Amino acid sequence: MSTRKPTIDDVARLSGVGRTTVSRVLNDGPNVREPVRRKVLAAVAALDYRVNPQARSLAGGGSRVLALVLASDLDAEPNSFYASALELGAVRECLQSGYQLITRHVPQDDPAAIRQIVETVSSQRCQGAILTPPFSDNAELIEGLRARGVHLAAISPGGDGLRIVDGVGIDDEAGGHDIARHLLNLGHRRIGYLGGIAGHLSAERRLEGVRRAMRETGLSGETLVVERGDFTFRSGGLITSRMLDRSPRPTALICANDDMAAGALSVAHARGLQVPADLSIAGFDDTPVSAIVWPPLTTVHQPLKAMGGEAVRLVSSRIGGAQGECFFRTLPHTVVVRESAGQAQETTTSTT
Amino acid sequence: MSTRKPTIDDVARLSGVGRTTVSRVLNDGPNVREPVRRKVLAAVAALDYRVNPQARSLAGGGSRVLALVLASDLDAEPNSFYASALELGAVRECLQSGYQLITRHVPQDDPAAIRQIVETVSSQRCQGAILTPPFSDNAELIEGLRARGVHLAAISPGGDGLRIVDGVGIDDEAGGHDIARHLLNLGHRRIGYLGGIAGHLSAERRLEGVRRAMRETGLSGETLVVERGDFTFRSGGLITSRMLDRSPRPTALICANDDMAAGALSVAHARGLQVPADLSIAGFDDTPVSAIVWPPLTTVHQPLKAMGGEAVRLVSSRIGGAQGECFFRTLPHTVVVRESAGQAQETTTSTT
DNA sequence: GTGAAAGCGCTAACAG
DNA sequence: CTGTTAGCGCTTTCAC
Repeated sequence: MSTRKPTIDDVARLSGVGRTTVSRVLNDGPNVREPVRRKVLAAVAALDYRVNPQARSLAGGGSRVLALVLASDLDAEPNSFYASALELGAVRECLQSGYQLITRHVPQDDPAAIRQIVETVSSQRCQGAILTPPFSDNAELIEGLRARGVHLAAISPGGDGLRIVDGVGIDDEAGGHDIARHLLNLGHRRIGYLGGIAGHLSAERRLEGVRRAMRETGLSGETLVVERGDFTFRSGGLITSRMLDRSPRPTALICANDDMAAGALSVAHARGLQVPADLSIAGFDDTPVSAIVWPPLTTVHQPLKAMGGEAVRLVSSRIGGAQGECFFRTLPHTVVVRESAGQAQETTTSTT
Repeated sequence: MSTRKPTIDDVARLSGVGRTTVSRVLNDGPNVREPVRRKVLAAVAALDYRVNPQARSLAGGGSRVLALVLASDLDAEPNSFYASALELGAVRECLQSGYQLITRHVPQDDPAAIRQIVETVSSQRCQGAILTPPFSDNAELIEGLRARGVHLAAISPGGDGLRIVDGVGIDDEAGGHDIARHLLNLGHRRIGYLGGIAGHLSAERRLEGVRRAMRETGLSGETLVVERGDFTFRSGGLITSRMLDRSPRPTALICANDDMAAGALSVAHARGLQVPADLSIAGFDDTPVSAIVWPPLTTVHQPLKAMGGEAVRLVSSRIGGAQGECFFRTLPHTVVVRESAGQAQETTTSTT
């Protein structure tokens, strides 16, 4: 049934041109006259020909394989929606540009992770890799990969100044600021911040934004309580418990991602608190989690799919030979107002 | 910096044997004496040599690329945790067995989807593909792929008798039966079933199991209300609204997956119903969603990661030349009791 | 047991 | 503008 697949030589023969010309047409090369190009394309269609990616790669065209490196605690499957959205965006773009995407989930706390990533990426002959937090800021990893000739792009790298990879993401500082301002405008004055692990620079920037909003409102740092977790539902719950044990307790919680916010919500429910009447909770990311929980989360939308797609475009352009300094492409974010954050109870309504 | 990667010839030279011998060692071929094998392995280690997968594949060793075909409404990202768990399981197994996994998300309702899948899989020269519902039961797709020489495995194919692909999954009929029995034991008598799309055979089997449990309890079909959705949070909510508008309304809802159960939960909350006091809700799959919502869902656990891994093993064994009829590997499921389902209110407590 | 030779299908110089 | 000539790094016959 499945007769041998047509090769480039079959196409060449059928269209009566040389093999090289076919190759040129296939790769949008220059120096092909329109009629010839058309003839070749016709033959390609007639034979239902597809290039053999392995052969192309062997011959020097590059493997056209990209790797997406995702942090995950494997069995905990944290933040699966975040990863999925990124992956979906990346995979779609890959499809368009003819790349193959392989996804690697790596435990973020595993000390051997770095070596493991470099290992896979290079043994698969990946031409490029997309790093996600917290790997986006891992200099060792970045250099290891670079040394092996792998082109890189990072999702939400921290980067205050020194850009060591091309990156894409939102303005995290502004995102943090905006969500905090939203809460402040609702009259909240004692706010708890549920952060992520310390190495996660973009989440740190969110916190800086929150702090700025507090300052702008004339509030001292004391009214902001900060605790760090690890972005999981579980840690969101844990931290919330501690926050609620304080007195006076915060009237609003800003979480570094939606999963932690969901954890916060659960603990609130378990304690019989009404959200948002007794406690306001805000998330970050606007993953489907924020719509699935009750009440739906007020959160900051990150265009994750667009970020994944853009990351592919960035590496692809470097693979294509683009030169120049590393840069960061900022995509827009928005505060999505749902029902988990409301007017502060005991405080007089806010400034502005 | 990055000097040329060592090739098989470098290894051959260093170990003082022929290229063929090295290849034999690398592929566990026969006819290599132990001391020679050891020498070769030493050289491999010394040079930090890795086979070039593209070259191997060109030469005839097979591409060692597997595709995982996932249904998704793309922008809706339904059931992302389900897909992630499967992918994670598959990807881990691939890593062990040296396969490369590429993931394809395809809109399940797109009429062109089938062609699109066949297209990608064959143009990437995948040796095998793993199908997930509802593609697991798509005869056209299965045949199309087979015709191109692609080996297959399916996650939760429907299969009442005719097995056209190797499959792995739980006993869905029993799963449906068990969760229904749990609810019946809690005293529920009017039960609503929120099903998935009709073509999703494994979900249909769940429903059959529910029906059997009802019959065993001596209940007529009338006390079971069935409506179909599409496995999304949104459709779970929609159906729940309609179910709650009936009178008398069901006291318990069994959902075909956790996402729909989360949707049901939201509607219940929005209507001011207490769960489980006023309404019991059960999910299916035991994805992280079930722990994230409030109250956490009583659901049926499917070993999704194990299923993904097993699917890879199944295709891989077929690629390896395994013959024999298609079969289905049943993995164990369990009812996970959490807090979304409780004692029925108005009914007298049940028959054992 | 082991090695030499012949490609797999393609791209990349290099000539015309 | 187009074709010819070499390989890319590996697996496979097929001899030895």
